[in-house]
Amino acid sequence: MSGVRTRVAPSPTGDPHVGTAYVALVNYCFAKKHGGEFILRIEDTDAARSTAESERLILDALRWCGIAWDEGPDVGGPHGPYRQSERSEIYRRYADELVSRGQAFRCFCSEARLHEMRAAQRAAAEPSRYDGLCLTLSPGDVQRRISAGEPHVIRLRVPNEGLCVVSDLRRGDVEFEYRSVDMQVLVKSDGMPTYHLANVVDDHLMRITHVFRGEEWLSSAPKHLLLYSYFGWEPPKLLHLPLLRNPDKSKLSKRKNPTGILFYRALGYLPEALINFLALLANAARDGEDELMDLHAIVRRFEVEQVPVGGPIFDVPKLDWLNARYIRERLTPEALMDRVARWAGGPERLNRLAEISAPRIERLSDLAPLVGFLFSGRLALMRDDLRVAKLEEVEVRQAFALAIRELDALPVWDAAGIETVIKRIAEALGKKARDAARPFYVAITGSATSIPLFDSMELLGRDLVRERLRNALALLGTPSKREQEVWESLLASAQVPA
RNA sequence: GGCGCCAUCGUCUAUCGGUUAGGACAUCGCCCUUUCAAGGCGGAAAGACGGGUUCGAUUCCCGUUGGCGCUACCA
Repeated sequence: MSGVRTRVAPSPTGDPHVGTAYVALVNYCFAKKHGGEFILRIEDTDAARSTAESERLILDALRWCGIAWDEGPDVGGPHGPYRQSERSEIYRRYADELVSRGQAFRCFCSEARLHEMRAAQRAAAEPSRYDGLCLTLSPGDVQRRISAGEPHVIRLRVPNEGLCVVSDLRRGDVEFEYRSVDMQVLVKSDGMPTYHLANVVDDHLMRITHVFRGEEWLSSAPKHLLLYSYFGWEPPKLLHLPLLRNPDKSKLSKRKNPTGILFYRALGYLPEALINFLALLANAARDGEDELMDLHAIVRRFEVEQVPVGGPIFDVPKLDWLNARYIRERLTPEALMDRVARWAGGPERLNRLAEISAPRIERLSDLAPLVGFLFSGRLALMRDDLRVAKLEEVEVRQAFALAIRELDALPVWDAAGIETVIKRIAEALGKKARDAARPFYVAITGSATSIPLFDSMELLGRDLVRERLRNALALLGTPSKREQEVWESLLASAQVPA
């Protein structure tokens, strides 16, 4: 097989996810195994949620994993640009082409009408699907409304009957009735394409031959196949990978578990171990085969036919075992200390740490106890440690619960942003910032007296902070759904300081 | 609610109609050992349920149940 080209297409809307690394790894392995190319494309068509910071982190994280791409936004390539927000003109052209052929149409329906329509369909036990109202508009009507500046979207025209067969490399032929396939929006009212249009156009233009993506895309595959046929293009081979799961079998989510690649890096997992672990979830070891293997071996032994279809649980104890083996079997003492040094942070982080710590220590030996929490995993906290003056236990729980949520929404992770969040929460609780911050010191640093909180949190990193707050909260009792809702409305109604 | 995917030890999985259902992590016991790890040896641990097909089903088919995903002008 030659000319193989695969891609991973993350959306820069948050912290790099281990699932992204998993999907990237499978695509990478297949391409490399067949002497092909692996492409990285940024799917940032959601202007509201995409951030440059997130894109940077994702590239960093994948690079840290040891996965290298042949073409991408940072390295360029013959089929660029590799950032969808920079390809708007291309999508517009193809969308127009579809509209002119009647394979897509302009839709002026209001959100309210669509909502009502869906509610009615659900009540009637019918599939949720655009009813085609705007399909009945005359060309003149459409022209008039566009001229009048009415906002509208472009939707994919989907047949009302017939069967769509999606051939999946592992699942075989999966059948969908067209009447259950929605007439998806292809171009939003802001002119940006949706994933559905952009990924099809890009995969074609970028000569992608195989698409290995998460299972969440299986049900929209018919729309994509329809687009390929409207354009007269040959679709790539499809394989829908299982979604990684939490130990409770639900889709791996950061609400329940650490999902960030950066979290595992911050905790001191080696990239080789993480990748090795994910590789085992894609292609399990055969009887008698050593499960410890480097990326070369992973690529060499990779078989698409062996990729599982059931969602595997991200089993941290197994990752721990692999990581331990790398530490003791693959690293010399020198190499280990070198890793530790690099893990502890570059000069920037260390200098900042020195600056903050210097005024607070009398002897060099005071340093380790003071900043040890920055280099630790889970803190050994007791419920009583979190008892503070001026705050009832329920208030502490509220503060933690709200902080976990609000901190996740912070676009940039720095002390200033964190400070805003904590102060806003203090206000919502009707407390002084100083009092409200106290339990956070304990949860984050393990002690009520420590280096400044906001800097500590920045230095610790978002993933570790989330994990510590979650642990502290669990110690006091994870809030019920009801509590969470009430508390969140409390925050929403509070005054927001500038 | 609708549509789709999935179903072997606690977890990841092997088995491609006939096996004492194999391996790995975790767990338990023993050995080694100044402690703790590591290491060695051993144990416990699985085919969701009900129908078919077949001489024979974990394996093929159907149903039930369960889990998961999608059901957005998010990806």
